[in-house]
Amino acid sequence: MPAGASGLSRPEGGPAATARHAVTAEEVARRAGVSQSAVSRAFTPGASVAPRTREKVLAAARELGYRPNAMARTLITNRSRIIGVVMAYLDNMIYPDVLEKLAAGLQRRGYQMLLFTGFKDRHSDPVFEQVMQYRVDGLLLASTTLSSDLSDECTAAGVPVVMFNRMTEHPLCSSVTSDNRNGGRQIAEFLVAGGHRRFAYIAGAAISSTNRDREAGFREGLSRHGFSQIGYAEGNLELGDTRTAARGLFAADEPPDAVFVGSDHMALAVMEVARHEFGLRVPEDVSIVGYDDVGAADWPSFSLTSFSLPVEPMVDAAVELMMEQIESSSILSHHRVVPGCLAVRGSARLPGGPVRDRDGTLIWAPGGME
Amino acid sequence: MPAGASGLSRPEGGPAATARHAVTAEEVARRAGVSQSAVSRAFTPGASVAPRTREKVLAAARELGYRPNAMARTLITNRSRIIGVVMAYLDNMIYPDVLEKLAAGLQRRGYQMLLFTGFKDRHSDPVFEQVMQYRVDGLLLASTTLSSDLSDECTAAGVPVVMFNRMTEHPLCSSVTSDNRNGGRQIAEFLVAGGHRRFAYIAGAAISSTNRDREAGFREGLSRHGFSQIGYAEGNLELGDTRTAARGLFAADEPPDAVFVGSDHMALAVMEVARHEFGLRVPEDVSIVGYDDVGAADWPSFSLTSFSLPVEPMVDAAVELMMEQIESSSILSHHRVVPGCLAVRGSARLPGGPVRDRDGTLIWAPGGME
DNA sequence: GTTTTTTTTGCATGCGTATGCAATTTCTCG
DNA sequence: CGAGAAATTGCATACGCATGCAAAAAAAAC
Repeated sequence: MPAGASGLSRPEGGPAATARHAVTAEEVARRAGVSQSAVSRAFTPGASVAPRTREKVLAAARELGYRPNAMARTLITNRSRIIGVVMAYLDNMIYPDVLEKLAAGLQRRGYQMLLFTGFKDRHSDPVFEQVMQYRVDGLLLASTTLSSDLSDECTAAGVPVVMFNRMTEHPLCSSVTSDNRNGGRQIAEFLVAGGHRRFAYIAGAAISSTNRDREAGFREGLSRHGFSQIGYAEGNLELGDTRTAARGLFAADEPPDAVFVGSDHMALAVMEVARHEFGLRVPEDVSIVGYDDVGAADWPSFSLTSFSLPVEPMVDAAVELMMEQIESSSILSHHRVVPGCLAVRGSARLPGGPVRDRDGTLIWAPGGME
Repeated sequence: MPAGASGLSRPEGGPAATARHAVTAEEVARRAGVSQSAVSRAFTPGASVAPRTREKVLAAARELGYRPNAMARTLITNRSRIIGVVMAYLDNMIYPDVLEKLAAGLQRRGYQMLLFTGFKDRHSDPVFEQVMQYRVDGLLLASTTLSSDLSDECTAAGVPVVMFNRMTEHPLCSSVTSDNRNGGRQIAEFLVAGGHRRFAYIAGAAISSTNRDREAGFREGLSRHGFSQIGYAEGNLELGDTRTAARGLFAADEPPDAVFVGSDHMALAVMEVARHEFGLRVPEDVSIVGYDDVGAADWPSFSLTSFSLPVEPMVDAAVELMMEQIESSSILSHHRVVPGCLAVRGSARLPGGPVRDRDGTLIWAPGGME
């Protein structure tokens, strides 16, 4: 067998001289026999140009391969049409989904996305400096928060901030979340109705509002039925930590018979530990419920009962909130809470209650819950 | 129970007047009692400024909250320090990973990332127009190809193009791939050595070079042992299509006892179908091997044997290739092929051969293969 | 202290576009 | 056909910064 070309770099063909001289509006103007202003106007929707002139300009532009320089435009209009998106990590499978939908949503409105990610461990402040230099029209934060000072700086600079899936106390940040509290509560009701007695909660990022609300809702729902003592561990949105957390709970004297895990990303890991390390049957021995309803939750191997994060409406809301503020050039601070519903599958024992079918997904809708 | 605030938007606090007047170098200069040039130089590493002056400037800048305007700088330097990244979809779990590592790599070198994604169905050409208007210094394409015309346009504009995980015939695009052909070949050898007789291949995007090479390598490896007739179906990188493909194969008169699926993303779906729809045991009834070695492949539920896509070195190579071209302002067209190795787990029957442990992962390294 | 060398500074200009304004053209209508 | 209204066009300027060049200041050499 030939050794193969593995690891080798095989250059083919020499470098091409690169003119690098981008075509300017000036040149197009000369070619079309008009002024530079005319060229500008031909590319500005709604500007005052005679149709015939516009045609001439567009033709010349096409011939020369002209493309307006967005940077130069930004300098004048003071609008970059770029949104800075900060997403510290993408492990949780909802984030790629969010990213795709977000990109599509922004694109549709003529905005681009400057993405900052891949700094899970490092701090996000240096990143912030970079974002701001590019004069983004808005800042969208997911899976991160901004220190209060930085939020102030944004406000001072007139850059609206929208937090996704997180809330903040800062008076001038907007946010979009799912109804975490209600979700936690519904899960509690569901599990209680399913006849469980020993509950546990595995937290995500303990400091995040999202985690706090889910936990609070869960505890609230449980205590309404007299369950106030529950197992607790922290997974930190990290698979390693999550497994450790799960092991701790399952190895206890009185292991839980129902575990609510703060996000599917972790819940799947918990299920793996339960089954393959402790030989537990799900849901016969232990019920596991997650939050987010990621794609894999629906796979037969997992069939994870999970509270659906309404990604699409959340993204829409976030984009709307952003546009609203950009267009009105004023910082608004609205908090949008999008309702979700419990996708009932096989990882938790079913209560007798009202499980309905909606678009092929079972959801649970007890009276007065919704 | 209260109806809850679901779906409601609750404004808090009025809008804040937004000055929106960003601080300019001019203002900093006045405050520091120097010229605007001095300010510029204070922020340019290696520029000619007295330390004392620089201090004064930085102090004034800090007081005023000055941040250099990257757009204005771009206009002069003709360098945006932005790389356009086009990633049509993020379903395949390696892409979020790539994105994170890429962002980190670019960030480290002072580059930002303008991301275009979420247009799986739509064509990527309109997106292209947008990217180019922002005068990106380079273009990185993953999970997409560029039409030949567009490649030409990039070259004409002096914008280097690096394809990630895809190759192209175009003479002036660089590319970074794993050694797909060798990977396919190794998998064939591995499965043959494991005693399988009836092989099948499930393709990803049939037109992509990556898929072609994996398939070619697989067929090549098999035919070397006299197996030239194999099952074939197309998953199109789509879970729905993949399931259909798998059903077709497993329902055949002579179902395969070894399936190589073009990517883990699809392989996991195939495994689900095998187990839960056909009641097949993996690997007793059928062996399944994937490519990419995504995170989930290692979960006990799947324990998917898979050829590891060397994401980190690939990203490094891509970034290097990009930087090299940007810094030399010349389009190079290098093709970098990064070697990988087979991560041996439980989804395929083991051959007697030389399975070694490396960093906790079993790999298979028959003589002369590497 | 003077001359030479080196470092630092400010001036002026230009990057590519958008836009207010005035000049010009075209259109409308009597 | 002419006056007025409306539409179109070009001119000039500004956006915020980097940079070549010459002037000024500081340092070094004598």
